[in-house]
Amino acid sequence: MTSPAAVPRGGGREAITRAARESFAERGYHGTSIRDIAARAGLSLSALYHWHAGKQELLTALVEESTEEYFRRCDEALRDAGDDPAARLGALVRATIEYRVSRQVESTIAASEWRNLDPANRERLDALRAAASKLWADLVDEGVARGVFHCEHPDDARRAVVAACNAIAQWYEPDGGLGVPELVERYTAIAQRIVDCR
Amino acid sequence: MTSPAAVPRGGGREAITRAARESFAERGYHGTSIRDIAARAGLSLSALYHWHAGKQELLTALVEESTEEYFRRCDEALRDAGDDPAARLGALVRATIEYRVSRQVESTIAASEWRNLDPANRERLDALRAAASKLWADLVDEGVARGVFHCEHPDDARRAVVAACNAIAQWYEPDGGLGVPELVERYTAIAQRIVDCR
DNA sequence: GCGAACCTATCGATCGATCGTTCGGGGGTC
DNA sequence: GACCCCCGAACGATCGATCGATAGGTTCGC
Repeated sequence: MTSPAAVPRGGGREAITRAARESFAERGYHGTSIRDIAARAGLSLSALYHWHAGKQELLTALVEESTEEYFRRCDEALRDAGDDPAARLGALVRATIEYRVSRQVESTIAASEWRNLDPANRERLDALRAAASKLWADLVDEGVARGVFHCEHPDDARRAVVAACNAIAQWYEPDGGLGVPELVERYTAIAQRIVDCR
Repeated sequence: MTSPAAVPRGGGREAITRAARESFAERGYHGTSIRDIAARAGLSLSALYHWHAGKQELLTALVEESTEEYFRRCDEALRDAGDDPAARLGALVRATIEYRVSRQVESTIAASEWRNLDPANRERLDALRAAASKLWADLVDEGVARGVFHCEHPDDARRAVVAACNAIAQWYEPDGGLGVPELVERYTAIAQRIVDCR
């Protein structure tokens, strides 16, 4: 049997981060042992603790980085989108899908392993989550207020749009022939119908 | 301190099943120990093993029962729905929402702990899952074929509708003043807009 | 009617394995 | 020799699972 990984000297930190990401994605936080992670990285347990504070920190770093990127993408997309509610809705749909696809693994971990964060970490990141949720809510509310969206229940429309976009990460295959721009176009159309944009 | 649970003699099986459901929901499969479950049920570890084969069986029974109920609900709803695609769509939305709300905890476990089923169990239940998914797909496809639905991408529309309905379990509060019939009405309208039913 | 035998539902104690984490050391490079 | 990167060995705790024992109930022979 050939040696499994052959980590280049000094590349330990990134190898462990990647191994943690893959392991958490496959078996979940509690289903993954740090020995799984170290073995997958081709390193020893001690190397893991040389680069990281422990298992919880590995998860927190993953989720934090991913969550911050999502909020940043949303923020930028809205800043460039101008004033039209339909355009702003499309921008948020695009930001969400691009995030969910380009960070397919991390975003899924962030969603499903949220409850396994230490309370302190979770609380801090909850603020970011709430802020991102508010971007959606304000957007839909304003579209309704300005008579562009005609849905009767903005909260439910918002939740439906977000759920539809988020679910993409569960089935999308990057090499499956369906490109991201096409995906964004389809889901923008769906989102516009959900909020009843006419 | 008063004794915690006082399980009536003979009520051990149900007490353990309920405790397992609550524990799995709160901390996930791997995050829950059988000692957690037994303690919550107010019984000993031995009592748990008297009534159940083990931890995996507790999860499997939970997921299996819940998945079968979902498929049964969908099947019945479609059987009573007649021929009109819009009515059939509403029936499936109603069945999904009623299932997701009445079995809020179990259905969430079934969705999130799926990967922790033994391969044999998962494979068997996958057939049921695929069958339920096919009910949705056939329904949307037929609506499009008959010119009732006008969405350009039936698969994406189907996934959006299902995702929106399923997400309800993540935020719905049974005592929150929003009744299930009203919920069904709102999401039927959303679903009809998603498939572009005119 | 009354023990003996048996069944049911539970218990405490314990098994080997694995968990997350820590520690002391050692090879490599400057 | 100082520093960086990594290792094997070991810690106590907890894991899922199994064991033999026992208190109460039912059945049965006589």
